[in-house]
Amino acid sequence: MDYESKKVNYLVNPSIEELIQLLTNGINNSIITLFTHCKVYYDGRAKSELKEGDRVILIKPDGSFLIHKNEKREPVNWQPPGSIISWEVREDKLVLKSVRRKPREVLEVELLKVYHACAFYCEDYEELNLTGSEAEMAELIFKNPSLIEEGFMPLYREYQTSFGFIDVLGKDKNNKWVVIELKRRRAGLQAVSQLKRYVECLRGEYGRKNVRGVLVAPSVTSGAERLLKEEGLEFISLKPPKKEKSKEKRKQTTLFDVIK
Amino acid sequence: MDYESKKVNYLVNPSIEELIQLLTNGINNSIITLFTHCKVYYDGRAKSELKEGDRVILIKPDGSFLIHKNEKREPVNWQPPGSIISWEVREDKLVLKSVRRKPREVLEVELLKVYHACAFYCEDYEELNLTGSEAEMAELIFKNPSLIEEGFMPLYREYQTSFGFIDVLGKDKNNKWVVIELKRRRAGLQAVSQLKRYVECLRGEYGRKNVRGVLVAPSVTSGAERLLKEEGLEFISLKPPKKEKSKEKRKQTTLFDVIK
DNA sequence: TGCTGGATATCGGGA
DNA sequence: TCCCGATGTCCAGCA
Repeated sequence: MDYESKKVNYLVNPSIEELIQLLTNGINNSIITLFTHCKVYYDGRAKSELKEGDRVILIKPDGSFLIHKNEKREPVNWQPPGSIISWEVREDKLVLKSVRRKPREVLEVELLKVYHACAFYCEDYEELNLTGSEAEMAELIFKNPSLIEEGFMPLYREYQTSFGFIDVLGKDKNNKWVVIELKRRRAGLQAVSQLKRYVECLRGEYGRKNVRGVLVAPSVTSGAERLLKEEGLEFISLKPPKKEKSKEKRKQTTLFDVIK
Repeated sequence: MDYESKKVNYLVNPSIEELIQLLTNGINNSIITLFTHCKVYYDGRAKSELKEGDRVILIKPDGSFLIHKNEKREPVNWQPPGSIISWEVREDKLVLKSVRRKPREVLEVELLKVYHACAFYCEDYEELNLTGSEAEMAELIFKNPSLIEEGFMPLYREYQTSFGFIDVLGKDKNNKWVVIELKRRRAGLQAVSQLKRYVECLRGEYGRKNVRGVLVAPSVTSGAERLLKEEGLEFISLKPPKKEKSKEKRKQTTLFDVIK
């Protein structure tokens, strides 16, 4: 097999020796994909066992190790980037091991059968360009403070308190402090608790009457709304903005542009 | 290609027609894996663009759609289970689309080049067997209440209040309510805020002096410790237990058993 | 379906 | 390194 020049090297029903050769050549520079019948053991922060079945295994050059079942978005077992992979032959079967140092976690995969194996020399120089984040909500508020209310003046971003960082801290037209907690999606009880923690922190310093707390999100859950009212906190509806990015690159209208 | 009998069907540098045949035959019963050079567009809860590069695409029978770069555990773009896939040819390139209904989200992948494509008929009848969860900490406490303190009596599990569910609610030897918030790992500010929310809820009903709040976790962060003290809440150190499961199935000692 | 909180969460940023 | 909170979080359980 010509490991030097091809984008993808693959093996069909490989022997252990062939598999080891593929792994040895590809592990640090390629995404390895195995279509296998296997068993999986994990021990670390938790501990798990998965009896035999067909799964797809992905091993990335950065040490990421994913084992996927035939359903769900999440891998059934995994190791994060930085894990160290190794293998050994045990009872005529190849066993893959991936070890994470801190916290110490070990993943073992017993390969009962490998139907197909690929090494993909995966070159990628582009980063994801994403818009619609909470950070962009904060930018929007600083550019357009009246979205909160007339006379609002944003002063700090990520303002540090003893008990965490306030997303946006400012003053209203009456010179009262306004603590703003941002959520890019429907906000729940947790968001209100977080806001309350910051508000209490500032009220301890400046007095109860001089500090307002405002939750800013597209909407709130019923429970969150009750807790806000109970605590004398406020809510303002605002959706995260989606910037137009590199529009000129799009060559024609797609389904994509039709979404409201 | 014999789609009926093989575990894995694959194509090397396939034509669009071959790819469509593979997708048509495999989409509802196999995990499809594509090794591609592609561009990705997403619009939904947020919006993103990923310019061209090599990636691995996994499409599962349940509609899960994952696009993986050569690093990180997380897919760079994805759709969750239940999404509907379709494809079209646009400017001599195959374009995959995956649509989620609620919330409405659209993913588009422009396949500039497919190096290798696989359809894996993935049969799996086993579920993950995991131990060391927070739920098992609760079980442990109910079985052995003295782990909290002498005379502690656990009464409710997931006790519902107006503002969320209390992990464990019980009484101490002096007949005071004890609200327990469990964390399977080192607990931070959020855990304390959560505990505080429940404690305040019960104190409103039974009086301040009659309700204690206890955070139970392997350890706490420095900030969490300060907030606990400030609020008159307590901490007890406890690690999630790891059950012994199906030990008899293990045939010999592995590296695995050596981990402390 | 909405609400709530766990997760082997992962990930990035800041001190 | 620890700490902290966002995430297109995903996901299960329950009302």
